[in-house]
Amino acid sequence: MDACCSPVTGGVLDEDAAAALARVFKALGDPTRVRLVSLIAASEGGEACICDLTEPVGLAQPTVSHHMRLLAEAGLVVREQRGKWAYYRLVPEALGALSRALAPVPA
Amino acid sequence: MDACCSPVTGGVLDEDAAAALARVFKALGDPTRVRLVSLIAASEGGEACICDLTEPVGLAQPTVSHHMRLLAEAGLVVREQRGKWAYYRLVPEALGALSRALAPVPA
DNA sequence: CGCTCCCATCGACAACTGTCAATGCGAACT
DNA sequence: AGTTCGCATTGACAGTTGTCGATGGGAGCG
Repeated sequence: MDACCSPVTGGVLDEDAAAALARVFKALGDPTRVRLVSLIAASEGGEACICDLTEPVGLAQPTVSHHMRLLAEAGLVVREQRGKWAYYRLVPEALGALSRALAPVPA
Repeated sequence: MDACCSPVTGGVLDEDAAAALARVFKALGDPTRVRLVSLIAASEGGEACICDLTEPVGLAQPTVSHHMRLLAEAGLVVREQRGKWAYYRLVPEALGALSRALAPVPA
């Protein structure tokens, strides 16, 4: 289990573990970014480029690019440059680890 | 399934669902608040008053009170006034719902 | 080469956030 | 009644965030 995902209800988290978790939660703490994640998940082939995302979220291209950077820095998404396009793909392990961190402790 | 917890990877979320999810994630997007949640979870009886929390997180009392309010507004925590003290308790359903929203879609 | 397309970075600005000291307020105890 | 204790609210301030327009830099095409 990596540092980012100590279970929240499994004992007092030290500052590092709490900071690591908060970093990822913060990345998901914006409606636009939640929307972007769901858009990528629903995209053909599980990936999308900025140009595919700009119109659905209704924001300017630099803004979308900015949000994607934050998601990538949080480890929720990976970027792959392919020719002229930059493709973004979800990192299922990151989502899953977060999910487990929130799940009730088996006791 | 309440509005706050549509699965992130289960199709494109509409603005309301995304906003509801982001609201809760934002509440967990601060290291102090993540720490507070874990402190309450680890407390005797599953509840804690502000006075129990101030010292472990190393912040002033008004600051802790402020954070607890945000957690309560996000539905992650409930407040119960008992005599002189205000006891805070986790809402396991909220944590669980969030966890499910992040879990991979069975598909 | 020159043009077009996709994307990242920069600069700017308003809005929001985390923090504290000071204050207020209700409950219990003397 | 007066005092003490636990907590919320207010006011203030620095720092961060979301957004955009403008700019720059590669990649591909004619």
